[in-house]
Amino acid sequence: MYRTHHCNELRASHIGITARLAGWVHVRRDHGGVVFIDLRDREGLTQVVFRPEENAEVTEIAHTLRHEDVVEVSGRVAPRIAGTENPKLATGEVELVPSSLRILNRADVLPFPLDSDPSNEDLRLSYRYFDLRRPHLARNLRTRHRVTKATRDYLDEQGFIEIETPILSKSTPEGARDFLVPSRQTPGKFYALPQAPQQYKQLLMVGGVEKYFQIAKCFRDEDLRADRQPEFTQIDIEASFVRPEDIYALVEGMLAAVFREAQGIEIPTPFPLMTWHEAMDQFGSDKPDRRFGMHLIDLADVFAASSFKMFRGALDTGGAVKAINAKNFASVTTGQMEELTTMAKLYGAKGLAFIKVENGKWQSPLVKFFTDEEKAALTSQLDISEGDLVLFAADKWEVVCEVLGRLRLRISEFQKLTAGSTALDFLWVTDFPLLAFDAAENKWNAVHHPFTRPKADDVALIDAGEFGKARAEAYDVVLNGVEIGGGSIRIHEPDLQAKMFAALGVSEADQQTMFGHILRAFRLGAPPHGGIAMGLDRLVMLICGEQSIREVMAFPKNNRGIDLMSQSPSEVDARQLRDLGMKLAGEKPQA
RNA sequence: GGAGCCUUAGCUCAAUUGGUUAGAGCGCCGCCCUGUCACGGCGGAGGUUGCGGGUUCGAGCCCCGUAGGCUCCGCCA
Repeated sequence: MYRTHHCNELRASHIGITARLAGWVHVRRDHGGVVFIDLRDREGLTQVVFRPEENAEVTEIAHTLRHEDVVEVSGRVAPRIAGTENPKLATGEVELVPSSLRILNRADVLPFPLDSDPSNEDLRLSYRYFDLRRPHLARNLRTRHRVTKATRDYLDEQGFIEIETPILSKSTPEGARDFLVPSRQTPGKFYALPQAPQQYKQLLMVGGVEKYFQIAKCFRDEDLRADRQPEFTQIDIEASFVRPEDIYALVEGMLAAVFREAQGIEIPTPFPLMTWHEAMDQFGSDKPDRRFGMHLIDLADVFAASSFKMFRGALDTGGAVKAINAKNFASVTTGQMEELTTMAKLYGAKGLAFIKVENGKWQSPLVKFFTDEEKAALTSQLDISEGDLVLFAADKWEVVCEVLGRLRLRISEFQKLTAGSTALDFLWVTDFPLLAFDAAENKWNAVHHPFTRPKADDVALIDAGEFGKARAEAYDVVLNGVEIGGGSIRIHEPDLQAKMFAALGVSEADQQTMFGHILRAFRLGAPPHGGIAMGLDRLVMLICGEQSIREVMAFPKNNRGIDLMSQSPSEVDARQLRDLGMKLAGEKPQA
């Protein structure tokens, strides 16, 4: 037995007993005679004191201890000398006076100190196993465990069963780029790693499972971000005979359980609902951050008869004129204003019109175009007062919303509007568009995925070829401006599914090759079903207050998909390639 | 594919307008130190300033290229 207690266990009540502890040498304070070490394990710290007069031999060895050596000590639990108790430590009333010291392993000089946050993330990632010792990361991993545990317990109580689905699965053309795995036994063919267990979970519904979930690893071969890794984890849920409100209630209950277990806080349910159109119209985002105002205000009424061509032109061609009021941001710097203008153009605006209110005056190149009535209407609708910065956009509705939505978020960063906020603002965004036209590919793509059910009222629009107007029976759950989950009610009828594939430009033959199994399944009594997938990494990231999902994953990859610790991906030897019937294409010829 | 920021000792950072031998704290090594808890004292080692080129009498600093890291856009059904 290495230990009888952990390092956050001994208290005054243990004084007099013999205890054995094991752990890492956190700090050593060597006074030449007496030697103190703070012994650390995952639970905490306990001070160990070596006294030459008590045990000269053991103290002699203690002089050689260094940071992060792994030791086992056994001895008497003693009260600290009066006046030397440490109120900062839970174990600060006592100390261990060892009669034996066993060095289990010595540590080399450390690559970086554990007691501060090194900013050098690639160094941390290279020594991830070492970085994980820091209480910060250890706490995140434990929180993640609490979240998955609470999820499993809750879904189990609700009658859901966890089912594993294949990792070696089939490539599909829709969606993200697949990671491919060459097949040795069928040369020239490939498995794909799942982007999500989407088809399997629907087939489980056809299989009569009715209530399925999985803490599922998913893989997408796309470029990375702070909140995107090539492999990540979803809480994947599917149920039969459900409507959206059944999914809402289930997820609200699940998140309530998660926040109760992981954070000890009660979140208000049910979450408010907002349609996609409302979200775009008021916040310029399909995942609105409602922790601050700065709403997009529609000014069509104000400028309906305006003499200002930019605004009138947009309105006359069926577009929109909107503005946001960045309260107290007339102090915007030139650099910030340039950045906002660049952003506005990047997202499709022709320019960025503004009003700065300083010293009681509207500083703006626009004012001369406005009538007194228009100024009065602006003042009241936008609640304009001294020190404000008002930004306008006039264009197609989609462009206006997108531009102002992006500016709104950037300004909130400039003004630190959500800094230090502990608000938890949940909402459902519903009624997403079913299809979106991709100009680059010159085709319609599914906004959610090709199995998403159109709203019953909108099936006729698909029949009429008005793809852009059809809405989906789809929903996202949003927390503080971050999409933490999304799902939909699915198509369960083969003819409707075929109609969707046709709209997506998938030929009859391709439908059979790529989706034949699911179309056949739908002909054998598929129940109505739907579900949702929650991004576990993002959820835990928000709960832990982190800016990156790397901080809540044990072994993340860097932003080029490289594991700096193990140096994967790596080359393989020729034999492995030969087994797979593969050859590297080699260097590209010079252009 | 594109944009921005960054790279100086093991770590965190400094180095005036381009100017002497590139410094500090922590860590490391040695010696001293019997009640500390960021223990303390004295001494020491440790640098191809990411790499390559250029400008200059002289480059950590300016210019070009390149590698790596981070963030963002595109992409992510």
